[in-house]
Amino acid sequence: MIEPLLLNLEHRDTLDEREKARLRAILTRERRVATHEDIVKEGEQPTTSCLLLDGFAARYTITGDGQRQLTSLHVPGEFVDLHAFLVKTMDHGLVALSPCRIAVAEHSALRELSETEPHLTRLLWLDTLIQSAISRQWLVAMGRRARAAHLAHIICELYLRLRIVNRVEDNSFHFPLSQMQMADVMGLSLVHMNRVIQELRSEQCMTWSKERITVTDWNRLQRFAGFDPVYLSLQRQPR
Amino acid sequence: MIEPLLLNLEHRDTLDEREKARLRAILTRERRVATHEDIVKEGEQPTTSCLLLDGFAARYTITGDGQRQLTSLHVPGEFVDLHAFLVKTMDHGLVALSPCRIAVAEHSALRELSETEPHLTRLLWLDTLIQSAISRQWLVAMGRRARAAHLAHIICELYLRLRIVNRVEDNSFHFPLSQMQMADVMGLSLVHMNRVIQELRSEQCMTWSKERITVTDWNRLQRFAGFDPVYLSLQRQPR
DNA sequence: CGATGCTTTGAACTATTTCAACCTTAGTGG
DNA sequence: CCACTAAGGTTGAAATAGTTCAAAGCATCG
Repeated sequence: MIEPLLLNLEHRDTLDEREKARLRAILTRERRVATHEDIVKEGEQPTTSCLLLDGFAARYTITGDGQRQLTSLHVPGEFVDLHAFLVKTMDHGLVALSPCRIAVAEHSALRELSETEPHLTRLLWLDTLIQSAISRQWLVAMGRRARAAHLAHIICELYLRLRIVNRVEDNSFHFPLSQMQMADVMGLSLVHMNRVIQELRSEQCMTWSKERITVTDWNRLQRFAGFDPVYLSLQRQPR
Repeated sequence: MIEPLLLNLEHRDTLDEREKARLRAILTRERRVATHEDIVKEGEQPTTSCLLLDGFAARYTITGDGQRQLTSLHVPGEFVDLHAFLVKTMDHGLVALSPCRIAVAEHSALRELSETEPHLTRLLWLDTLIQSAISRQWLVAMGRRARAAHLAHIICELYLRLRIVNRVEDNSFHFPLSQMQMADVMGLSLVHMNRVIQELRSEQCMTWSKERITVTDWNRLQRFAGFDPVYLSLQRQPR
């Protein structure tokens, strides 16, 4: 069941069978969440953490004046609220952007893991560190990149994150976000988001229609985005 | 020497004497870095991590076309590159924004700690998780808040982060950033940054001159910023 | 067919950048 | 002590980027 997590971790380090068994043992319960439903709500103090197995999810915050900002996108194999295990109170919501299948781990089990499995603990810590690195890249893109380059950067990043969990076929992947949701990722109005998409389309290195993004010229897209994948830590090495 | 770190951690959980001793034992070496100098450079693979003891530091990324974005600010008591212990390669630089005093921990010592001190390991992990939460708030502010509210939000946050390490006196703290550096935090031009500062000044809840910020009306500043401190995890509880 | 939820377009308005000065402050050397 | 300099702060005006409002186009579904 937790294959995408194993793919994710094994792109960063080696796991032995015992470790894989321990992960499987704490992720037995499964949950399904429908599109637009919250996986976890802001303000909650969950006693479990959720591993995304299938679908797209996002973190979001609603500001005082009712605007929404998505602060991360999540693909299968990622722990969407692992931090709740230590942080206790959710400072943001987690929403399903497509039908999501989720594996659930009790915090008590994660705590037990942290007491007895230092190597696994470091790898779960690493998972949260990679999510931090992604946030920082989003800050750079939001603050200092041209909007079309920002969009291109997000596509490059998702392409690689999805590829390591085998969700890319023929340079293309399922992408269920509407333009309004994408505007909430980039902090733009819907109208301007639409124009930025058209601008990137005119660069002729990708297509996006009917919930599918196809990268037709990876090198050009990467150059246009100013994308450098080091921050994704895609090197298998002892950690 | 590492008092600010202990203050930081003890605002989130309780440490016993043995744990404090272990932290002191791995943070014996001291380093000083002058203003504008790099603490760590992008692309490096450091074998140590740095705890900030005094001064201000920032993470930054330079984009392909030479623009700079600061992705975090750091105050005493924070581990500025703890993540390098697991992530290995720096995907961004770390610069001193004022004269910095730093305590250095070998990665080998951190690794040993992670093998033998699960509770301390969780607290160091928590430190990196709080830094993530801060990044997410910066994304929200950058994407969906009015610029003056964004600035106010940063000031609220720094006020609390500095207060827990006793760097706030009479509602005021030392703040050495120039307006250009602040523009690199908020992703604005220098000229616009200046106008945003004037706008916030006209709200009459804070002053900023000669490297000193004074919060003259905390409630008003907080309301204006839409600031909610939950994301800083300022509750002492078992983790 | 008609409703519904996205996408696309045009036009007026507002926010932000850019360029080019000028001002202020805190050294620094004569 | 004072003129000189360098760094940072402030201002105005023109150009560009992004928002808002309002409407039209385009698929999908019962």
